[in-house]
Amino acid sequence: MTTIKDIAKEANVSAGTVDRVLHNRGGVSPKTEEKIKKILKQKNFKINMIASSLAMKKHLKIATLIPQFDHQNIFWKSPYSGIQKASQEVNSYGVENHVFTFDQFNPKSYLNAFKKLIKTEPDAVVMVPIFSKETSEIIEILNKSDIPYLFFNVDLKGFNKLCYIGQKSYDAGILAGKLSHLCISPGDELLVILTRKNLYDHEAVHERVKGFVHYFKENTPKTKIHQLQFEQPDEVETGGEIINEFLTKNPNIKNIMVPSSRVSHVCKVIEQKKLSQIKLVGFDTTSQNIEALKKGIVTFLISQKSFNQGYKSITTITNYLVHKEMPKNEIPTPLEIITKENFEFSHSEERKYSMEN
Amino acid sequence: MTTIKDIAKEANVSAGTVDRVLHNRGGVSPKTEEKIKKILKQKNFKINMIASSLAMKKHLKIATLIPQFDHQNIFWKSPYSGIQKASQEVNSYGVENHVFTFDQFNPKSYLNAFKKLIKTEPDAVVMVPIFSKETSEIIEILNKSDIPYLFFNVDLKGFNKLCYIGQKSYDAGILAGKLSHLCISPGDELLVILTRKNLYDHEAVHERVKGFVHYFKENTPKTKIHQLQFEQPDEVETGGEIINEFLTKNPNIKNIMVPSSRVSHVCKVIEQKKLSQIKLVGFDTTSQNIEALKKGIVTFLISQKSFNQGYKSITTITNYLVHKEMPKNEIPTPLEIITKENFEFSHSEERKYSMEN
DNA sequence: TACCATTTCGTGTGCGTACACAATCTACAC
DNA sequence: GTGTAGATTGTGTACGCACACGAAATGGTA
Repeated sequence: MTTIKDIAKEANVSAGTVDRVLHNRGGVSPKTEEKIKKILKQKNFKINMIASSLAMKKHLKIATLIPQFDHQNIFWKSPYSGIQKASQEVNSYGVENHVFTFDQFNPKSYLNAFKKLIKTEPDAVVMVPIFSKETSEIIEILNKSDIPYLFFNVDLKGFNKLCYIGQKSYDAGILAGKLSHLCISPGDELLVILTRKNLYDHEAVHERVKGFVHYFKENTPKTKIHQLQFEQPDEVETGGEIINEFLTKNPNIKNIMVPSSRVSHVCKVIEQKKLSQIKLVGFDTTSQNIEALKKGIVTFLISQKSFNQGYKSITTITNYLVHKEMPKNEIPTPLEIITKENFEFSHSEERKYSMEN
Repeated sequence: MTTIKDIAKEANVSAGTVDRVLHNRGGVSPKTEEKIKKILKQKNFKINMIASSLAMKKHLKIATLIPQFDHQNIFWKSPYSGIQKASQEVNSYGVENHVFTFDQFNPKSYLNAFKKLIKTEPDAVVMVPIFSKETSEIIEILNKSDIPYLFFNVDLKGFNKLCYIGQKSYDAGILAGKLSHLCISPGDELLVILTRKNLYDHEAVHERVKGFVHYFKENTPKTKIHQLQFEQPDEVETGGEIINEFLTKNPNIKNIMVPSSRVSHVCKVIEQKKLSQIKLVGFDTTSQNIEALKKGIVTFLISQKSFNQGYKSITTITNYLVHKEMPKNEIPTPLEIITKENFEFSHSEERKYSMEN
């Protein structure tokens, strides 16, 4: 393993000079720079990240802004775990992360959490920009203080974010279309259930539906796609009759696609005998959804690996801060297909981490 | 961030003493040990891995024994890439890895490669134990020299390996069953094509078929499953007629499952019009298979993320060597379902790495 | 008390890099 | 030839930890 010292000796200069050309810090004569660069290449020198980050020791602070989770809205637990795991790992690099949470249905809570966050004077921010108007305010403040930030899970266009880490919703919808398509026979009909409206994830949900519809338009244009829409977050819980009536009226519906993470809520209110002849496709591997999958009620879940999203957000911004590594503007996370037969192999890392804590 | 020094100051001892209790190195009076341990817990002290590994600098050597890849057998390219990536990363930890390859169809080549390998006196070995008899010889030598080793991708029972990293073939077969099941209608028949026999991967292939058959026995016992078997590695290439004839004789076959990574070879020899009404399920995301997926010829591929297998093998054994971290005896890799609609989001890391090199 | 064997502990150095600061060197003006 | 600014390069220290070596403390014995 070649070190900076080795290079320096070879080039008859000091380690400092080698360091200067390694980091393009200037102040080196063209001659020696050339010479050093040649030796660098020849010996295939790679900076020792370990020693490098130890020497840096900038003591950086990251702040994270994400929705709270509880038993009703358990989705955000998974990214939170990923964030925690990454936070622990980057701690060795002298980076510490603080998480601030807010109520995903309350814009004010979003702003308040941010106010607390900004008081800690972070060097970078990782956030889920749920409310678009309030996000504008937030970004303005960040821009003024020159604090870099990245979005994850939810994307919002028109900001100079470092990058977006998350699912491509439209493509996810197409995939849902493919899977639903495989579940049905010619002549069968489909139902899309939108569990609520005008909420933060409207954009993603909307895109998924668009992709879904597009898939069928391209492949089997004759397939009929029904839609049921609920206005309030909890309406699905109470409005089982509506769904059941609808299914009775449209007996050809053989597949239901729920473009949010609430497919388990939907299947809870559908009558047993109806359920048995309908296949369900949903999103996200919340524990409730996994339960439904295990029981065979849900056939497919499309996972966006939200644990990884959280994890990757932290590591990405850390690499940017510590090693000036510019991320791609968009980092799409995999569209993972989860079934009863493979779910247990899919989230082992996440489970392992949850158990440890 | 609390350091050893902080702890030492708090306990009125020197850093050396703290270090001693941290590593159970003995030579510390019970009293001070107790005191230090208390402060350690209270301050939630975590060793800084960065500094730790920098200070260790043990200069360890890993050796890897895997099959070669070429255009005919491209499967092994992917684990090789994963191994290369991990090797680069652990290099900072003072660990270097050397790869030795052999002809996967030639036991002698396997032994020869190992002989070369063992001459380099490695501190640990990562290997794919393809030939069972020869592996016994190899392991005996390793045991004598007290060299730890792990298997990946192919498992062999009865050895005191550190761990096995790879797919659970039986479960993969069950999943293949589920996917095939979704592709067909009641009354349709299935065909399993075994592209060769008595070769190294026989065990895995066999298990996959067993899982596949089991799935249908459990779910739709009436479904008829045909099998076609070829004896020689390349026989499929030439024996298209046999398959086509078989399909003509059994027009109810609507799904073909190929339990090896050679589904693309199979679909190359099937007549176009037959192909159009048959859905194919295969294994592994070789570039040829991905091609067939893109064209819509293959419906599902089950990926074992062999890139990750290679990557994880190296990092696992490194953690064992450097940090004495004992791995679980079995690390199953995910059963990833790949379709035309999601393949591009699935192997981004691997692609990124291939491009860089 | 003097002496020695052990136990217990502190000190110093090195790992590979980053960076501030000091030292040297160059070119040019006088 | 001398002086000086500016360019170029060398040196020292810190990062947090591991480990070797030797110093101090302890305890037991004569």
